[in-house]
Amino acid sequence: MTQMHHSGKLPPHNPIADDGDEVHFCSTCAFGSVCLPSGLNKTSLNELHMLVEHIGPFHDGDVVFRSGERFGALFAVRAGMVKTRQVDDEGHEQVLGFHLPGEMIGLDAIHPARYPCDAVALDTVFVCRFSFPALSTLAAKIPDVQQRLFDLLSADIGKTSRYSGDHTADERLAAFLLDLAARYAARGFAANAYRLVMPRADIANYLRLAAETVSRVLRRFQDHGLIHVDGREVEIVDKPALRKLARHILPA
Amino acid sequence: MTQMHHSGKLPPHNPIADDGDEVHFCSTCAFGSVCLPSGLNKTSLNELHMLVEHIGPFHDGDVVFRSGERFGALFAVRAGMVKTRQVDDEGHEQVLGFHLPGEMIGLDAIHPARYPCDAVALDTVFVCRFSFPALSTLAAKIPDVQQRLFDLLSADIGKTSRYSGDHTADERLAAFLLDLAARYAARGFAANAYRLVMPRADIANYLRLAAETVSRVLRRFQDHGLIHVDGREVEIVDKPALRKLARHILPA
DNA sequence: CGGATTTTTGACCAATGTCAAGACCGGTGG
DNA sequence: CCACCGGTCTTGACATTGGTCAAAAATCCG
Repeated sequence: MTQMHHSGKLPPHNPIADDGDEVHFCSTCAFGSVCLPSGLNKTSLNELHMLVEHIGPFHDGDVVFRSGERFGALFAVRAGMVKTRQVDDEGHEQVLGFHLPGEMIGLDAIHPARYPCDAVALDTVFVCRFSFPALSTLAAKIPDVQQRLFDLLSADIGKTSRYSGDHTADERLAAFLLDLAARYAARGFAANAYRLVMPRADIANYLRLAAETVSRVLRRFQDHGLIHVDGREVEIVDKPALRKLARHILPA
Repeated sequence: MTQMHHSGKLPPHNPIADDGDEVHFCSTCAFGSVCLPSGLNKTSLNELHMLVEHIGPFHDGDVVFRSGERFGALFAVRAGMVKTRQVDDEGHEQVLGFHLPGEMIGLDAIHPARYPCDAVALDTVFVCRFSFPALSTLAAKIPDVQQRLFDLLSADIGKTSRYSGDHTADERLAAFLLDLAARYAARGFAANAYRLVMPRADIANYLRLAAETVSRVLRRFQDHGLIHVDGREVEIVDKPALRKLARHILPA
C-alpha cells in the first residue's frame, strides 16, 4: 500500500505569503459563497478568514489527517488531490473518495468526534484548515455560514449514495469519468480533458472493481471512441455516449 | 413495484392526543438528547417541542415524502419502519436505507432543497415533522441543537459509506442482520430477535444482491446455526460468528 | 541505464445473477 | 371451513460478469 514519505502534518504556511491569491482561491472554495463579499458584512467576512489556516505543501502519500485522530477541524482542498480511505485491521483499504480543489473533507468526523478515515495527498496538496469549534460559533452568529455548513453536510450524504447502487463496470467507469470532468469544470478547469492523479488501483477500489477491470474497460471505451486515454491523461471524446452509459448513476 | 394505497401525506394528528407518550417517545428520538430536560432550559425546550408536528398513521406503501418535492422539513420516525429509495426514469429502484423509530430522515434533502428520494412506509408508521427553517433558527440560538444537527448529518455520511465497499453476500447479510439488531437494541427493543418488516427483494436491493441470493444465504446461515429464520422473523443465535463474518463492514 | 512501480493483457475461475418452477402464506369469499 | 388467489419466498439449473493469477510491457525516477 502507498505509505507516507514524510511525517504527516506540516506547520502552517505563513498566511501572509498566501494573501495574494486568497481571493482567487476563495472563489473556488467550498466556503466561497459565504467568504466572498456577496452581501456578507466585512466584519463577519474577516471572522471567517480569521479562523482559516493555510497548510501545506503535502506531497504524494503524506497524510492530512489520520483515522482515529481527535476531530478538531474541517479541511478544504486548496490545490492538488486528496483521497480519503479506510483501512481495516487486516490491512484492506477502502477508498471513500477523491477530493479536488474547493472541496471539503472531514465532514464525516464531526459526529464520531474522530476522523473515521485517512486523508492522503495524491500529489502536491495545499489545504485550508477550519477550526470546527470556531466555525460552529461563527455559524450561530451568521445564518449564511450555518446554512452553508448544513448544505455541505447534506450534499455529502447525497454524493456518498451516488455509487451505492448495483451497476456494471462500464456504468461505474462512465459515471466516474463524467463526474470528475464535471467537478473539474465546476472549479474552472478544462471540461473534457484532465489528468487522473490516482493510480488505477485506487480508481478500482473506489468503484469496487479490480484494477484489471478498470484497465480493460478504459481500453474498450477508447476502442469505441468514447474517450482517449494516454497513461493517466484522459480526454472525453463522446460525452453523450458516456452519459447514456452512466444514466442510472448520475444526477439527471 | 409497490405502490401507495392512499394518496400520500395525511393531515397532522391532533398533537394533544399524543401528549401522553411524548416524553416516552422523545427518549428514543433523534433529538432526544436535546429535547429532554438534560440541562436545557425550559423555554428552549418548549420552542423545540413547539415546532414538532406529529403526523400519521401511514400504512404499508404510503409515501411520507416524495422525490422532487420541495424540501421543507426533516422527519423523525416515531413508530414503524420507513424505507428510502430512488427510482430512476426507467423504473429501476435503489433502496437507500431502512429507518427505525428514533431515526431521522430527509437529511439528504437540505442541500438540493428537494427530497432526492421517496420515503415509503413499510408498515404502520408515525413520524414527527421538524420544520427546517424553524429548526435552523432554533439551532442558531441553542448551541446544543446546532451541534445535534451537525452530528446527525455527519453520522449519516458515515452510515452511508458503511456498505459502500466490496464485500461478499455473506459479509453483507451478516452486517445487515447485526446492524438492525444493534439499532433495535439501541432503541430499547429486544437485541437478538426481531421482525424483518421489509420483503426480501428490498433487503436484496439495499445490499446489491439478488433476492434469491438473500434467500439462499439466510438459509445457509440457519443451517450453520448462526441464526433462526421463520419467514420474516429472525433470531440471532451465534452473534460472535456473525460478527466475525461482518468484521470488514461493521464499526469496530 | 536499471530497478521499482504501474499498467496491460491473456487464460481461467468463481461468486452471484438470471430464469423458471414450485412452495408457502395470508387474506377473501363462497 | 375450505378453496382460491396474488404476492412472496425458496430452490435448482445454468449463464455471465468481473475477479484472480501470472507474465509481459510500459512508465517513472533516480
